[in-house]
Amino acid sequence: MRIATYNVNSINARMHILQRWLAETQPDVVCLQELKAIQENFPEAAINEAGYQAIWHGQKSWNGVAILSRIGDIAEVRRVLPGDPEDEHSRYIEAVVNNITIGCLYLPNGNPAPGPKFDYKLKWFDRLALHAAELLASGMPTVITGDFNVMPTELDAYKPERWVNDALFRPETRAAFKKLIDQGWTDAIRKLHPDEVIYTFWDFFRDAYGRNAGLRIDHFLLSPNLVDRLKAGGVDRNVRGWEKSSDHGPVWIELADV
DNA sequence: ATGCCGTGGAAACCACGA
Repeated sequence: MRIATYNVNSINARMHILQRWLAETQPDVVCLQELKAIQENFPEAAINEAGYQAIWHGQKSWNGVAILSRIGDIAEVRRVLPGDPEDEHSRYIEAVVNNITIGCLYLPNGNPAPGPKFDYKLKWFDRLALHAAELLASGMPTVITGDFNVMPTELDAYKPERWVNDALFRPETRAAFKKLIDQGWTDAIRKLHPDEVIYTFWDFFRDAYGRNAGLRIDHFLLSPNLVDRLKAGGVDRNVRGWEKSSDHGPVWIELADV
């Protein structure tokens, strides 16, 4: 079972890329972030034509998350991260597909830091940790994936010294990610490739992709009962080089069938 | 270190992203 995550940076601006990538790689389950479309503007018909069912949570202009499946029902569990009724950003959606709980997230960027946006990011992280602990306690095989907006270690940024004061790499941010991992989650891509430089994002500016000046900020967290099923994983980095691409590349893992 | 690019939405510029 192949699960992928892709920050599309506008679903409607990216449909040609999305359709081509889905056809070429045929992931079974896909988590999308940054739809940048209201609920009614999600291109459901084109997604269906590509062979996928979908659930999504849109929002005007910003954010927005979706889960696609070509292997059967998407049983939605929630479309809001618990813990703050006043948070109206569409940044989380969760469903059970093929007996695996899939949490799809778009964690706040948090810049500029310090400031209210950074406070929101850390608060969101706290809510995620609380909910993630409940997912572990459920005993369900669980994948939490998406754009975490965190480089977990220095290996995950092309010039880490430039990022130490950035919301994606500040000590508080890395500590929050580590605290989450320490609950018992496995960073699947890093587990598979412990020492490799792997990026999932390349800025639009100054040929960042051509220079491989990237960041690893899109992640897969696996519950302990899934780790033995992890067979492979990587980044479809070539997609980032396609014309009119998102600034992120798709990331994927392959899980053994039970 | 930077928003130089890209997107959406409103307005012919600005917010936002990482």
